[in-house]
Amino acid sequence: MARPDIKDDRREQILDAFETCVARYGLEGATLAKVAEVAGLARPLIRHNVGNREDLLAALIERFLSQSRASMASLLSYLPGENRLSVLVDLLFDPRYANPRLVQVFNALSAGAPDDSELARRLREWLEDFVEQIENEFVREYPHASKEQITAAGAGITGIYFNVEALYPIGVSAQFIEASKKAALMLVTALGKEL
Amino acid sequence: MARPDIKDDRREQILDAFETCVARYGLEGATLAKVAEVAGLARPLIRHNVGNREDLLAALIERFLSQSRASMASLLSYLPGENRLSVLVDLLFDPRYANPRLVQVFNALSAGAPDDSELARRLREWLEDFVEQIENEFVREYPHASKEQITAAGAGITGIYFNVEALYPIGVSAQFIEASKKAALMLVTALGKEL
DNA sequence: TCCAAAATTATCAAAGTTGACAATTAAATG
DNA sequence: CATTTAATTGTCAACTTTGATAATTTTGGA
Repeated sequence: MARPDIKDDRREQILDAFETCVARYGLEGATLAKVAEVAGLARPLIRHNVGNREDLLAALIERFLSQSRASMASLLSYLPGENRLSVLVDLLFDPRYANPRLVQVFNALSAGAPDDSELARRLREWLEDFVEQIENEFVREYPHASKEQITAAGAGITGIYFNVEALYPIGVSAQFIEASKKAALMLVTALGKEL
Repeated sequence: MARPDIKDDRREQILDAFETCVARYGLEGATLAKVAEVAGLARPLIRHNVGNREDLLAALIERFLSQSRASMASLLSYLPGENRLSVLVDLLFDPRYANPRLVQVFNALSAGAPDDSELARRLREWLEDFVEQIENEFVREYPHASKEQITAAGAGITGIYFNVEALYPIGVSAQFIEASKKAALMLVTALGKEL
């Protein structure tokens, strides 16, 4: 006997806008007015649905961590039984599936990490998880490769991938993306040749 | 017959502080009050020595581009006659010579690039220059490698390096840096083996 | 239709940020 | 030691951002 409760939807809508603003203007540059404008809502609705600035940031961090973990898991679930690594590289570097906001939000949060040790810890943990999933794929495909090679290849592909996503805002060329993808594949084949 | 003119020194001092703040708080988050505090100066001195916010940003961009180009040139000048690539990788990934502010400022400027096509163009150009210098080293050491392999290795090492620098604020582990360096070396040796 | 619960809007004070300029102080030189 | 030039400090108004709360409107169900 009341008006329908849409707080959950509104909340997502607002956090989407906040993410966009953080990616574009940085943590401190993402004002509530801009967030409201991007979300297409009046500013007081932010407060009504999520809370004050502090609440908003906490919600963003939680959502970012869980959402990006879920999207990585879903990506891995699409890999076939064979040639998983080359398919993974194909997907990671395919501009159609690019999700630059993810790495940009990560970078924006990272910038503030020196002043927030708890945030720093969680971001390190997130990064470790990401790298570990890639390493697992290497272990699965090249079970005889040394641990040293596995961690090197994991860190390498992660770095090349993050860098490409971080460069999207400047309009990085398709050639550079293609070259980055080739480099990632070179790391994959390098491990194959060591057998 | 006057008080000594120290504008040039003050200017550098202020731009240093601005760079630090941009790296830490983003472009929009770097307020003049924070810059003044980091520089250890009163806020009006920013205006006196550099100008208003717009002037400050323009000066930062100019200085960033020229300074980083110079530091890359100086780095290359230290390379020996032989084994230049492995020494280059050693230097790029040596935590003692790390300069995370560079990549962080680059990322902060990048974030705003979608709204400033001229800035975007200049950042792309800067990136191309950087990658090209690395490619030149590959050409010098592996003259018979294909162009495709050269560009892949150049993009790969650049990406791995930028990523490591970008991760410093979260306190990335020495192991990850070491693994990244190994990945960069894998790209170098991969080209050697294709001969 | 009328009520209750929730969304939405209006509005305000407090704090922070920027731009600008006047007033003051400091130092080198004749 | 006086003069001149530049650094430094003080101060203000305009604007932006945030936090908070009261008032209003909307919607579904009794």
